[in-house]
Amino acid sequence: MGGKGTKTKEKIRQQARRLFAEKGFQAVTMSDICERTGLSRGGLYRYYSGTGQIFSEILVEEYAAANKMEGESSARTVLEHLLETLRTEIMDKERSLSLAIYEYASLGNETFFAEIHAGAKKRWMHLLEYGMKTGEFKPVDAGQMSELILYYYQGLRMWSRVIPFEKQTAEYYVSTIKQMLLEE
Amino acid sequence: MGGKGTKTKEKIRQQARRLFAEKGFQAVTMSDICERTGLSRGGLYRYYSGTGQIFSEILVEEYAAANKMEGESSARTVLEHLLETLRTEIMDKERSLSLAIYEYASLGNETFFAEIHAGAKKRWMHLLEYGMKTGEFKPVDAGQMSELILYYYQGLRMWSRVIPFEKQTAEYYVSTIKQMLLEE
Amino acid sequence: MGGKGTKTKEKIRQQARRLFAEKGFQAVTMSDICERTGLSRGGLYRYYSGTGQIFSEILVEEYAAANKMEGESSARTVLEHLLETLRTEIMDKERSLSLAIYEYASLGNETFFAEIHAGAKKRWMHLLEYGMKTGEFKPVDAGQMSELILYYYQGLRMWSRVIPFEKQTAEYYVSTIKQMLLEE
Amino acid sequence: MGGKGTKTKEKIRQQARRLFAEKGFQAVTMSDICERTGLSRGGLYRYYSGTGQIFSEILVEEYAAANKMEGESSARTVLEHLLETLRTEIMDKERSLSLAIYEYASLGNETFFAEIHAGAKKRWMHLLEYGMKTGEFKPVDAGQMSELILYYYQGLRMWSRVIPFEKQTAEYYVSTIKQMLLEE
DNA sequence: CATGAATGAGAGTTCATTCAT
DNA sequence: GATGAATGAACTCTCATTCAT
Repeated sequence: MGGKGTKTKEKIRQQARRLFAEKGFQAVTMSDICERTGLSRGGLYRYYSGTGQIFSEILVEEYAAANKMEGESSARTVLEHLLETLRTEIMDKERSLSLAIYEYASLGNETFFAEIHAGAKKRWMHLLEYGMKTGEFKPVDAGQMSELILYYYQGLRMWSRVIPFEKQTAEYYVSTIKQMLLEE
Repeated sequence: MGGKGTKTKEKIRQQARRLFAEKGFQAVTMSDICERTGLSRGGLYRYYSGTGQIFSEILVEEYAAANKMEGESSARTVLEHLLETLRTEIMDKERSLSLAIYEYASLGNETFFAEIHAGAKKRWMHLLEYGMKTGEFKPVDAGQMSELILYYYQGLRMWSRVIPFEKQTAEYYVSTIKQMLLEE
Repeated sequence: MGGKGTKTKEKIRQQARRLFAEKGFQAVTMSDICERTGLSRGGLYRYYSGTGQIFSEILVEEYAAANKMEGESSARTVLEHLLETLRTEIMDKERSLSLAIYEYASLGNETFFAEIHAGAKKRWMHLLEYGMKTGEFKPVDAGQMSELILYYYQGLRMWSRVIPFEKQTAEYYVSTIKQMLLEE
Repeated sequence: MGGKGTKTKEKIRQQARRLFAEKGFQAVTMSDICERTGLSRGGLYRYYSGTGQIFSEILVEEYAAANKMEGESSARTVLEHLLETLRTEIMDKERSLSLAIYEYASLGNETFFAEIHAGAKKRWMHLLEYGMKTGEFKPVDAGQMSELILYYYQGLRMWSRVIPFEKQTAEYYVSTIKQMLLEE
C-alpha cells in the first residue's frame, strides 16, 4: 500500500502546487518541476505527461476537499464557519492557485470551472434559503447574494497575489456578508 | 506631429490589444502581432522591443482614459453613470484584458497595479463620502464599501471570460450596490 | 534443458516477431515488447540486451527453417512445392518481416543478408541445373533465372505490405516462373 | 524570381535527399538535416515543419520527372529507352530512395504509392499492348508482364542498397525482359 | 526605414538502459 | 531471478531577437 511510486506522485503534486501558486499555470514548465522535485525528465514523465495533467489532478484533490460540506448545524454556524475558511484563504496568498486556475480555465477548460462554480452557487443558495426559512438570516435574494459572495471572493483571491492587502481587507469581506445576512 | 511612425505604433497597440484580450499576456508572441498587423519582424521591433513594452503602453492609455472622472454632478448621477459603465464592461468579455493584466501583474509588475487600485479606491471613497455628506447615500463604511465595489467587479470581470454568465449577473452587481447606497 | 528461461525467451521472440511484422524494425521499442510480453523492463533486459539482438535471433530461427530443403523428389515437385510456399508468403502480408529486415539490413547488417541471399541463390541454381539435367526444366540461364525468382519475390513481398494487391498478383508470379521452366 | 528563400528550400531538399538515400526515412532527423545544410534548427523549421513534409516534396519532384513519358517512337525504342533508365537506376544505389519510400509508405502513406504504382502499371500495359499490336513484341499477358517488370525492378532497387550486386545483376533484368518481349 | 532569413536557447517528449530492492 | 523507478541523451519544435540587404 502506497508504494514508492505513489509517494513520488504525491511529492510531484506537492511541489508542483507550490510552483503553480508562485507562477501561475503557463509559466511552470516540466523542467521547473524536475528541478523542484529533484527528478530527472524521464522520471517525471513516468508519472505525468504534462503540466496540464498534474494541474488537473491537483484541482481534483483540492475541490474534493472543498466539497465536504458540514453536517447538522444551524445555518448561522455553517455561515460563520464558511466565512472563516474563506477569510483564511484570502489572506493566504502564498498558496493561492487562482492565477493558475484562471489561466488554465482560459486555455480551454472552461466547462470544468463552470461546473464548479455552478455547484458552489447551488450550495450557497441552499444555505441562504435554509437560513431564511429558519429565520436566522434576514430576507435577501438568494441568487443575488450568492453571486456577491462568490465573485467578491474571487476578486479578492485573485488580486491578493498581486496587491499588498491592507489588514482589514479580508475582514471587510466577512463583515459585509454578515451585515447583510445577520441581525446586528 | 503624428507622423507615419505614430500611426504605425497606434495600429500595433490596437491589434495587440485584441490579441491580449483573446489570449492573455503570455500566450501572445511577437509573431502573432506581426501577423495581425501585417508588419515584418524587423518592422515590429523597430517600434517595440517586446510584448511587455506594448502591453504596458496599452495599459497606460487604458487607465488614462478611466481616470477622467466626471465634473460637477450630483453624487447619485455620478454613481449611476459609473455603475452603467462597469455593467457594460462586465458583459463585454471579448474586450476584457483581465487575464492579460493579471498575468502581467503576476510577472513582477505588481506595483503598477497596486497604484492603480489605490487610485481607484481613493476616487470611490471620495464619491461615497461626498454622497453621504449631501445625504444622497445611506451611511456606510466608505472603505468597506469601496472594496466591495472594486473586488466584486474584479471577480466578475475575470470570470466572465471563462464562465458563461446568466443574464442577470451584471444586473445583480449594479442593484446590490444601489440597494446598499440609495433609499429604495 | 528447456527451463523457464528458455520458454520466456521463446515468448519474447514470438511477441516481438509480431511487432516487427507490424511496425518494422526501428519503430519497435523495448517498451513495446515489455507491454506485449507482460515482462518488466528489467525482466526483458535479463534475456535480451536490445531490439537488435532479439531481431537477429528471430532471423536465425526463420532462416534455419527456410534452409531445410527437401529430400529426394523430382525437380518439378520441389519447384512446385517451393513456389507454393512463396505464393502463400506473398499473400500473408500480416506476417511479413520484410520492412523490418530491410531496415535492419540498412542499419549496417548488410553482410548477414548478403550471405542469406547468396545461399538462397545457390540453392535455386542447384535446383534449376538439376532440373535441366533431368530434362524436367526447359533450358535457361540458371543465374539469370534464380535472380528473377528471388528479386521478383522480394519486390512482391515488400510491396504487399503497402499496396493492396489484386488477387492474381501472386498467381502471376507462380505462373511466370512455371511458364519459363516447364513445358506447357 | 527565385529569391533567397527558394534557394534555401532547394538546398534543403537536395541535402535531405542524400540523407534519405543513405539512411532511409525514419533514421533521418531534422538535426541531421540542419547539420548537412549548415542551417540552424530555427532556420530549417522556417521552411519545413518536419521530415515528412520535406520527403513528400522530394517525392513529388521525383515522380513529376518520372511521369514525362516519351512522345512518338516505336514501341521497341521506347522499351529500350525505359529499360536503360531502369538499369542505370538499379546500379545507382547511392541515390536510391527505396528504403525511405518503403518506410514512408509503411507509416501510413500507402495510398500515395498505390496510386503511383497503378499509374506505372497502366503505362507499361499501354506500351506492351501497343507493341503487340504493331507486332514488335511477342504476344504476352500484358498484366502479368507489367507486374514482372515492376516488382522485379522493385526487388532489385531495394536490395541494391543492401547486397553488393554482381555486375550482371542489372543486365539480367534487362535481358530477361527483352527475351520475353523481342524476337532474338 | 523595412524586410524576412537566420540564429540559438530552451521547452516538450521519448527511449534505451541501469540499478536498488 | 524479477521489478519498476529513475536516469540522461537525443529528438522535435517554438520563439524572441538579430542582421545583412
